[in-house]
Amino acid sequence: MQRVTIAQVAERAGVSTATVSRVLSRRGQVSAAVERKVRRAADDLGYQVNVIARALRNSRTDTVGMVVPSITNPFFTSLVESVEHALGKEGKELFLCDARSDPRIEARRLASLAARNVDGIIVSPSHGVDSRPAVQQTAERLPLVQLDRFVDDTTTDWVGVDDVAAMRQVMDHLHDGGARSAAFIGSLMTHSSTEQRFAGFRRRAEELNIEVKPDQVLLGDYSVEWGEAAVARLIAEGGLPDALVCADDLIALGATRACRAHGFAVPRQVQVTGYDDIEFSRLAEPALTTVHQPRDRIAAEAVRLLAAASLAKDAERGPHAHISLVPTLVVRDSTRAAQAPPDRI
Amino acid sequence: MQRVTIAQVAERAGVSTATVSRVLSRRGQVSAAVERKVRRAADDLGYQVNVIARALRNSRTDTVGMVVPSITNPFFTSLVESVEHALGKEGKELFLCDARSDPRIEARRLASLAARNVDGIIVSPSHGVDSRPAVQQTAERLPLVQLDRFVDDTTTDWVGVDDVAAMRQVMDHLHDGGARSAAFIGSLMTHSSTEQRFAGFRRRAEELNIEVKPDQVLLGDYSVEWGEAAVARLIAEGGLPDALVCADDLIALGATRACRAHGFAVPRQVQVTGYDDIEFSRLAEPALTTVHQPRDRIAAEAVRLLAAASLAKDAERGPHAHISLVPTLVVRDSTRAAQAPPDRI
DNA sequence: AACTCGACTGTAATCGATTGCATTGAGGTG
DNA sequence: CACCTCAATGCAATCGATTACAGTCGAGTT
Repeated sequence: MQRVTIAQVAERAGVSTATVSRVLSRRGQVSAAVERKVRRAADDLGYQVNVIARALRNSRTDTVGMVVPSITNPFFTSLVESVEHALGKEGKELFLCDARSDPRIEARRLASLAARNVDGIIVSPSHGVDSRPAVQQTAERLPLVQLDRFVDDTTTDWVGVDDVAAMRQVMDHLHDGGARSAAFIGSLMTHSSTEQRFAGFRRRAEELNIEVKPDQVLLGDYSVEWGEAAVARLIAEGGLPDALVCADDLIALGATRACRAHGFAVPRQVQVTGYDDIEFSRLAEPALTTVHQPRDRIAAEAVRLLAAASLAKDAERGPHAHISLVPTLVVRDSTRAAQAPPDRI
Repeated sequence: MQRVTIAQVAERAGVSTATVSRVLSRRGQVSAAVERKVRRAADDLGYQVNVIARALRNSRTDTVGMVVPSITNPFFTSLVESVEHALGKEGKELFLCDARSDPRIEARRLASLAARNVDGIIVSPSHGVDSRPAVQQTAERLPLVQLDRFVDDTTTDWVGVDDVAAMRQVMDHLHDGGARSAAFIGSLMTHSSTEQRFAGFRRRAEELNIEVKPDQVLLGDYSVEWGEAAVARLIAEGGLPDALVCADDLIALGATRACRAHGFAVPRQVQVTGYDDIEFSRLAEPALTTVHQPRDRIAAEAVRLLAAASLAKDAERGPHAHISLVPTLVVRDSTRAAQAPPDRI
């Protein structure tokens, strides 16, 4: 495998390896005649650089590593896709790892990426606390950007959305639809996303005077199954509130399904909202009202930050950027259209 | 970045780099005392092997490359997950690439993986014909296994399911539910999956005397949108048959949705089947009857073949294996339960 | 006592591409 | 004509880990 080396090209072209390298990486001066000879030889032999050797010499791999909690979560999948496209434009490639929501596996992946000399790492940490040591340590060695989720007390770059602003929109919309009580179904508070979204939820609920019973804040994980289980529990323990605010679409999909299974009409009797706007939220019955994250924008910012950090080198790592983009509410059929608005003079 | 090298560990431990290497890679004999010193020094310094350097020397990277047509297709996502787990057991990592269903991008990815000295490649080709040159060429350089889809006239290993057997089950089930006519909605015939599934569909339809109008075989792509569009076209051009057999779940999800949108009850008026058993097929309304692919098994076989091929080296590449596993029909609510069976003496 | 054997350890070559430095030679200048 | 400049090119070191080969040393043999 990988038989043709620069030395063989050099021999065939009758020049030194240095010259071949100069031609192929367009660095340094080479006469037109020699350049033609070299290119010809390279083509004839089907030469291809050995990225490994180049990486060893340059300590640059033109590869970025990405670690996500779960590759089967459609939100992360499409985020990955966006990142890949953004990187493609810079001629970089993506090395993708799945942490299976386990901080230990995550730590191993991060170490492995670092050992592979990736130029930078994009990570959405699995856990707000337990992921911290590995993330912090990795960030000390190479450029690192956190995406969507982040670890506590972090000092790295971060790109995501303004969850609080998003929840404000969600709550206002539910309120317009007549909701006067609501439950929150999320994953654990150790996920920054759930934590932030819950904070936004709680604050706006208070402002709008929407009732939130303490035992109607249910925390599990980001999965359809948990959405179903949470609703079953709510029903068993005293019934559903006017609205179910879910921390992501998977949960909301499960919740909606469970509501219907138990004979509650959505959105007539219970309104349900999700978060992320994954493709299937559109297909559910009823189609899910949710928060759309500007994935391409998020990805582009992350790639930009990474590039900037690579240039700055270890030298003067400037202050770290926290970029939060404003997401938009996508109203579909799992919530009610605005009621006749209250009198306004 | 990556500051600590084996030389520094050697110096600190007062031995040669060779000894350090021997300790750390557990090869060769080293006295217990020296081993302890070396490990201590390595720990103190936080040494981590430079995988790049090792790869250059060994021309082994313990990394496998995988190329899929689309990372946002849930079927491929879960296949990727299965492959990752299977590789993890062998201490190998996965380098994932998205070909965006474009054979040219696919070719570039394959070349890039080869240049990175991956130990092997798992690919699900985007196109039955156009993907062929790149796949073939790559297979000549290193171990390669095709998964699920394959290119024409291929001489590489392949692992997938027996589409014909699966379609037989599907058609029998639809027939039991009373279907006497059916349409087929797939992607292009240049995708081996659609081609095989269609072949199985057509053969069993004939045997069961299920009518298939020539203009009711619709080919587009693997997407929800295409499923919706195809049904719209069927309705516009003369109405729906008794059953819609879709080449994958995304299409089936779209088809179901379109049926309902146009006022056709599923499964009462039209039965719909999918293929792949992605997670959301369970959540659709009605839950989708589909074909479950044994993903873990497929992944495990692929990894096994790759390992075997690596051992055989270029020497005597034995004959290539085509492993087809038998999938199982998952009956849910988008098809009808069996009618009273016809008299059987 | 001389020799063999094997366990340990070190020296240096190697993987393939890149690049600082040296060299060559053509063209220009006084 | 001696001397200088600069583009073009080659030589050889380098990135970091691995490993063939060789050397050392103590124990066991004869």
